[in-house]
Amino acid sequence: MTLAQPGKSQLSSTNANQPPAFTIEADVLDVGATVDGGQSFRWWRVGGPKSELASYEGVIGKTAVRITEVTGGAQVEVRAGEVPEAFPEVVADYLGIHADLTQLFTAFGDDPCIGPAMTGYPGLRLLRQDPWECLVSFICSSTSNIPRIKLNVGAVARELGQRIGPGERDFAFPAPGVVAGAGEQFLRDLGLGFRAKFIIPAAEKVASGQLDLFALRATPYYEARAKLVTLNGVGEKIADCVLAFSMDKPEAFPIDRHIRRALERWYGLPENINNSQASDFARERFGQHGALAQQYMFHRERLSQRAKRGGAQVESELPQDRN
DNA sequence: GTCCAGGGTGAAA
DNA sequence: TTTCACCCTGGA
Repeated sequence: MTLAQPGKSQLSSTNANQPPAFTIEADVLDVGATVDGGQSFRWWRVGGPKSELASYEGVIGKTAVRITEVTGGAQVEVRAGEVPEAFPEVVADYLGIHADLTQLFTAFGDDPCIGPAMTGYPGLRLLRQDPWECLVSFICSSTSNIPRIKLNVGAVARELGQRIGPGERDFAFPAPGVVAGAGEQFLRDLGLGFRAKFIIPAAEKVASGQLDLFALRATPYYEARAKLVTLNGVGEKIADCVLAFSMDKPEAFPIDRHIRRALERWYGLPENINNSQASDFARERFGQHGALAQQYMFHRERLSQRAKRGGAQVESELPQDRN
């Protein structure tokens, strides 16, 4: 499998009155699994029936976009908002196009769980999101589910973020200072529940500069994780998600109940060890590919659960058990 | 209508 | 190391 050169994309519209559209080249890119598979929570599938190639609408920074999977990559249309310099590169960066999936494919093609997953739905990538939005999103994920997380994060953006387009979800994510100023009760009234009491102090720490999230991109994994878990409401699981999906830490391996089940089922992870040890176990096995491997594992578990409820058929084509 | 699970965390036991 | 409260939404 070959992949496109990083960042090879170009603007295809030059009319200043037309919203720009451009293509991002990537030999494998599964837009839906990447943007709407549990890494981020402000993307929505739009348009036709399931058989058609899907489009997803969402916001990157202060730009409202629609991303459509096309052969050889993705077509990106700007729907509204600011269009920063070198925006195609910004989108490519966000979508994790620069990562070389072939390394994972080569190293784990024979893996009992990851191997079939990579063959079955290649092109699932690691997003490189804004760390602040990512942090709030995963604080919201605590004892929640994806529909509700989307509801909560969407409400925060809608009520506190800057409107950037005509759509009901076209809002930039509010800056830490704005969230801090809104207060806990405001977030509770939005339906965030007990998570509100974690988000406000986190917002204050980030707004005041006491915690520099962007600096953590250049901080080694363990040190960065240690900084994140000092926040109330952020344990190792949430820290690993933020590190993996926004802070350039490919070795992060978030352990949740689905991943635990997968590790026990496919790799013989002992049931009696704790999640911290399970995470170490996985890092030992997957190393620098941990975060991506975890995403393929998570995606497979989701499809598997969906198939059990009578939904997708993709999983039924993959082996159901070890050996 | 009820019941239950849902990409956890922190404090108390 | 284990148990429990924390909030509340969507699906069965």
